[in-house]
Order: sequence, then C-alpha cells, then structure tokens
Amino acid sequence: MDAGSGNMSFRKSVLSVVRDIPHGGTMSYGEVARRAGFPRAARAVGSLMRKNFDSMVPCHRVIRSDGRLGEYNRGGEDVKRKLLEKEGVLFDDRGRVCTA
DNA sequence: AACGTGACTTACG
DNA sequence: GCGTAAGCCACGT
Repeated sequence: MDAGSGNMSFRKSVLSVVRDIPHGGTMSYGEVARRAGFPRAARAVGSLMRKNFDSMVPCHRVIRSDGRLGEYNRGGEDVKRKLLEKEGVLFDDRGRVCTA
C-alpha cells in the first residue's frame, strides 16, 4: 500500500489516506496519522490539512477523535458539518459525529 | 540548527 | 462534561 510510509513522505502518505476515505465516512486525525504510518502525528496531520487546498482530498471527512468536527479552511465547522450531513454521516444531539 | 506554531490527543481536577 | 496542562509531530522562519 502506498500508505505504508516506508519511503513515502509524511505529506504524500497522509494525503493518500485522506483521499481514500470513502464517501459518507469519517476518520479522526489520529486515525489518519496511524494509517499513514505516523501514529503520533495527529497534530501534524491537522497542520497539513490546513495548508492543503486540493479538492481531490476530502479533508472535511477528517474530524477530531472526540467526535467533534474541528476546523475547516473552507467555511468553518458549519460548512464542514453540512457537507458530512449531505454525505449521510449521522450526528448526535450535541452536534458530534455519531460513532456508534 | 533552534524556535515558534497549530484543522490534535490524552490525562487530571 | 468542561477547562487546563502536558505531550507529540511535521513545517516554515
């Protein structure tokens, strides 16, 4: 897998993982980092997403580990939530992604 | 090469 | 459940 991060740079590996998140699915920054081969780089993943403006990368599907959405450089949490709802992602009463 | 920064995470009170 | 603190990491200066 290209996400094996063996020789893959952090950036490429992470983008690849995020790009592979299925429609209607979500993944926490930590999960993305782990899957990319950098289990402790959740924070760096966020920094990378912040700089990434590639529409091929569904960064709106990357959320916080506690179920909150986190930020979004294309309109903030509101837009982010809207996009996810549109993709069929379920939310609980507190506006967090339903993980159950 | 050192420092500051930030779309994070976990632990503690 | 919430606020604060500390840990962790890659990146631009």
